Amino acid sequence: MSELDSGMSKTLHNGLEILELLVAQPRGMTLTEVADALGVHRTVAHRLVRTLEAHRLCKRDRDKRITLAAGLVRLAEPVEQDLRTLALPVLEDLAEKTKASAHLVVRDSENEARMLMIVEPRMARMHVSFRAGQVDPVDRGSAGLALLAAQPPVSGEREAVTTARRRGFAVSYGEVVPSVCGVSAPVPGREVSLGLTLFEIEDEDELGRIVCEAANRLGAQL
Amino acid sequence: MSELDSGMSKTLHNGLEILELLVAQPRGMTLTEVADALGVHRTVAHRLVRTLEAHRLCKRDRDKRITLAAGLVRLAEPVEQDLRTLALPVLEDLAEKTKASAHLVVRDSENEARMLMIVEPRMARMHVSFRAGQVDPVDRGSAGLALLAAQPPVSGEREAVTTARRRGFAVSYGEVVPSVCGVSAPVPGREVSLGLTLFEIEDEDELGRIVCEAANRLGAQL
DNA sequence: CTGGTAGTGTGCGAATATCGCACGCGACGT
DNA sequence: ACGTCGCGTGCGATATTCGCACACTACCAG
Repeated sequence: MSELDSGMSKTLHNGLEILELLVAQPRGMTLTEVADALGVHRTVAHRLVRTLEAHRLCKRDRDKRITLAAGLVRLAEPVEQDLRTLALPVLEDLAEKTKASAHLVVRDSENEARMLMIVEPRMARMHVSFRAGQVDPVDRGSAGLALLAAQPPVSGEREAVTTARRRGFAVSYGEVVPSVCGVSAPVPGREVSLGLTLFEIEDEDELGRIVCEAANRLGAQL
Repeated sequence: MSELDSGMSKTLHNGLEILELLVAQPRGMTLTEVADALGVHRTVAHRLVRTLEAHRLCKRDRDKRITLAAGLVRLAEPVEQDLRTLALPVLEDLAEKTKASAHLVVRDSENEARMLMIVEPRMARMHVSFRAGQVDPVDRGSAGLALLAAQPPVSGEREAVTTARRRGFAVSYGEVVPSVCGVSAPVPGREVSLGLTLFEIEDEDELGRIVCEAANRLGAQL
């Protein structure tokens, strides 16, 4: 991402790069830090930040520190909003029933999957908590494996994908984060998967059945 | 927003303008439509879109139609995330208790307020549903009025603001959308307000008390 | 099959927006 | 008072963007 392909706008690229930098810095950055990180002169960063600020995508607090601003929620809201609207009750039901975090994942590129939304259980004693927006390799973690399993077999694919295609759901142990497991199933027709994240899987088939049922219920509404 | 102030980067501005255009077009836009809307040549729009695409902020489906993409959720996620994390249980409780939609609103600029998050009741027979990210004038609607009421009196302010300052919460009837009402209270110390949106207010003082209690509970955690 | 329309993608010279230096400003700490 | 650090603004040089011209694909009609 830090490299700019040919045919790309350098200025726009730099501006967006600022936003991505700020994602990793919840406490904000100073203007000079931004300039240094981009490898441009401070005045350039200054102009870019002013532009982002005018669009309410970043803001500057009293200490002139730069942070992401609320305009971004307006931009993010329409993203797959039909899908998310339909998925919400399904995920809530799933999380409630299993006392685990339920996630909806989309294919983001050739080899990446992105967490689109996450619903955490309300009454669990303890559950895995994480944030939407993250990207992971498609061939790591149950959610990505489920995406691959929904597609025709590819020679050289991981055995886990083949297994998942046969069973109808994917299971992974500690592939993304150590000692955190996942169970996911593909949602028919949409390059989307749906699943659970939890500490321990007691009965794979039981959970797989529940997840598949949820995925099919969502798929039926598309 | 469509005007570019001095000291702004034209290229970055145009790129961001594309994103804002797409917010209003959930079905996507064609490249020529984008170019025409921006008043630039198609090749310019082409390069901008390619750049946005590389950052996963927009994508092009089979028909080459351009829509917002999932990269935006990664950017939006860190926005006020501490505030949102703390507010979520409070809003859920509020929505559940009153069977109405609960919202969290931040001061976005001098004269605008923005919906940061919305929690809808789970078991209500009917409720008002709307989406986060919207901006409204601060002096319209209970949420904005609550923001103003939290600040020192200004000569010439609406009487509703003065009233809200005295009562500790703001009430509005049909100011944003006809026949939709609101009750909101300022959250101490943060230029944030919290409230309810509903069809009809039975007992202003009763709801006001509940909303204030929630706002203070949230304020205590900051 | 042919011709027409509509939309997209790519070189390349010309023009313009960006770049970055230099300077001035305010805040803070010694 | 002085030095340091970070921010904001003109302004000329230059690299970047701009937009024309051309080629390509898909679709539709005759």
